[in-house]
Amino acid sequence: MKTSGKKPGNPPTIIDVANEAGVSMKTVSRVINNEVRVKEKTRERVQSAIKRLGYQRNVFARGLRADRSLVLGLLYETSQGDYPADVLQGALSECRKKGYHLVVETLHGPNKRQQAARFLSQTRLDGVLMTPPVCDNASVLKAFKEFDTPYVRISPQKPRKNECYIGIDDFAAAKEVIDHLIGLGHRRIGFIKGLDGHRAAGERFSGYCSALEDIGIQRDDSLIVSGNFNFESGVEGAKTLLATEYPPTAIFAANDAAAAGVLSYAHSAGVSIPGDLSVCGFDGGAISRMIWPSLTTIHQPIFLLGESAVSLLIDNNEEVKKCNEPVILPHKLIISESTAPLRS
Amino acid sequence: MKTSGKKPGNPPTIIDVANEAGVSMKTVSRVINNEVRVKEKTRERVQSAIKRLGYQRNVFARGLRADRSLVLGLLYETSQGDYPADVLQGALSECRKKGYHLVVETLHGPNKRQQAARFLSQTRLDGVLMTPPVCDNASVLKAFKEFDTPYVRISPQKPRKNECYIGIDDFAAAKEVIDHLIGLGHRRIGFIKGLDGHRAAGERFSGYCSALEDIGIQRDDSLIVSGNFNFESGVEGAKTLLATEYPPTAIFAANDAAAAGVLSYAHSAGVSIPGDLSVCGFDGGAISRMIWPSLTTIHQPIFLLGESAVSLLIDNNEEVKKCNEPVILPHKLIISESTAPLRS
DNA sequence: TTTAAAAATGACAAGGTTGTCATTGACAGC
DNA sequence: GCTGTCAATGACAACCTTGTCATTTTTAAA
Repeated sequence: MKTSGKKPGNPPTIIDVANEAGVSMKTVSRVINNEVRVKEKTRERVQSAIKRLGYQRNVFARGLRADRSLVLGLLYETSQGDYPADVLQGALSECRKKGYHLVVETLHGPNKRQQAARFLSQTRLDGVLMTPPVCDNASVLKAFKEFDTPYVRISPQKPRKNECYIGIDDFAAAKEVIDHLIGLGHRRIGFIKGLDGHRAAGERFSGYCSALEDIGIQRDDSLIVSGNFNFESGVEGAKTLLATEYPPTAIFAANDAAAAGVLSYAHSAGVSIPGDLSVCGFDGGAISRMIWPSLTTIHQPIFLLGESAVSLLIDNNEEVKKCNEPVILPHKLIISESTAPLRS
Repeated sequence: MKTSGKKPGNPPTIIDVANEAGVSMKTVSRVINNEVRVKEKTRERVQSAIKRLGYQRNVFARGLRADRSLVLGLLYETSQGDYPADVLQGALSECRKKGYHLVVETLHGPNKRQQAARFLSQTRLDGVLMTPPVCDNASVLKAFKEFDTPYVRISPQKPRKNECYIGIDDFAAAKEVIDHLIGLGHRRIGFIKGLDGHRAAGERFSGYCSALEDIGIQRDDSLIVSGNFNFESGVEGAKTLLATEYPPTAIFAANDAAAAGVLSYAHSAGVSIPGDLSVCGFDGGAISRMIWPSLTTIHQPIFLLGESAVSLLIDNNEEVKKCNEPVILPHKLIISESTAPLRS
């Protein structure tokens, strides 16, 4: 009358393993979960039984009892270009190393709060990564608080107290770009902004302004146009900037996609790159190498951001909730073919 | 002495709902699962109780009892470019509509069989989507059989009997590309191949050959170079093709990334596009619009492939296992700026 | 040796849901 | 009014694991 479950069709349970190893199921559980108080000999006996039977823990039962899923989530907004996809790769890599799995979900349209709540309640994740702009949506964050689900925000708009986030130093990176252009002799440098309200976009702009100020150049608003991180805004921006009375000799776009738009417009307008115009981007993704000429840009370690965010969630699960220091990862200026010394 | 669980801190259970609505928990279960035999009035009463309490079904308990997770998986190999990312978007979109969630996992390095088995056993998915080349890995597929997990392969190498797959008509699409070039007067058309052993790549090549044959042009092996779907292979391919004694007047690359490589090489070699050389790609993703000149290409409905694959898994779960007809989605020739009539 | 403390192990229940089977109620046909 | 049928609902167990607490074994100290 033992509940054995050892009917051949069904996968073996912890009870089968216990019988096989001659211990109680609780001891098997201890072995599975790497708990301490188990005699080495017993542990070996159980482990060999596990191997013999091909036992695999049932995630549902475990989740039900222990309320931990060993699954993380990645949450982002639809149509945000390559960025989330690259974060995903990094996150997956780290999840594999740590034995976790990853549920991906996108938010979309109105009612984000409700979507987030549904996501959390239906998946019971151990933690979630978010990219902008979702990670800046207060009502989404509120849903996380309600479900008490830890999260790490990647490059968020504003730090929130007692919350960990991860990113790069956008200000310094943008400054490096402009310093590079200044070093090439450029003085009239145009800027195509990123999304309004996007922290990183704002810092890149500040870096641009600051670098120019440092060499005593007044900010010239006719050299600054708005944008939204996409290709089309780069095309429009270039069109506007190149039509001014004293057009810039270099353009810095807030990301690679917009910079690609600048190149495209320049090509079609007969403006030679980098002969007539130097162009810089930001991100250093695949696109920056696939356009011609290849783009001088800042390489962001997006993959690494994903990896590190996962690592934070798993390893510092408790601390994540109350850590105040952001994790800042290194970036790198990639000098390529789209920038050249100013023609005299 | 009722087990109520209605301590304020804990989320409400099916029992709380049952008490609130004055029915048994089984009836609540029936309502949740949209079963038939429930009086309309009762159903409403239960639903309002659910809403009042903010009840959300516990996925672990459900999974444990019913052995269904309402979660699908997407499995692919690392570093396969944009393709899997686009499939992901489509899959996510459909999952949201159907109330499912999606676990993403990549396979990587040796031991794919074991990685797949671990994935399946640790997640108990209701179904999985796969893209090439994972979906052509026999030992991975064997793991799926073992776990009896339904799957849909997207554009796989070979059809397998009693298995559903989904894709586009690569042969016809490639033929359309070549017909377009022929219509522009081109006769010497180069081809840069995709990955060896990739069904779609092979069919694109066959389409190329067939279209030329149709107008009586002998296949010329000096116009055909190997490739592997990436940017670099496009650069190399173009270099080789343009260095021949009678270089082609048009080049068809097996995907957009390779075509981008062709453009890049051509630009740097001073070959004007499309003046001196027409170039076509295949995929129609974001990159085809971001390079200059924008690429004449075949638009593959990759997003739709993801959506449809999910829909197949959810709606035809039983039939997926024994359906023999592939699902073929429509493609579209996008004529853009990288092709022009042959200069006389 | 005896005793106390610590380590190792086990018995049992609980976690929330759904499947099985039983029960109740309503209604048609005679 | 009685019986048979079918629709609606409910009682209870089972799914598999882990937490709690009790019990047994081992080790160290007296």
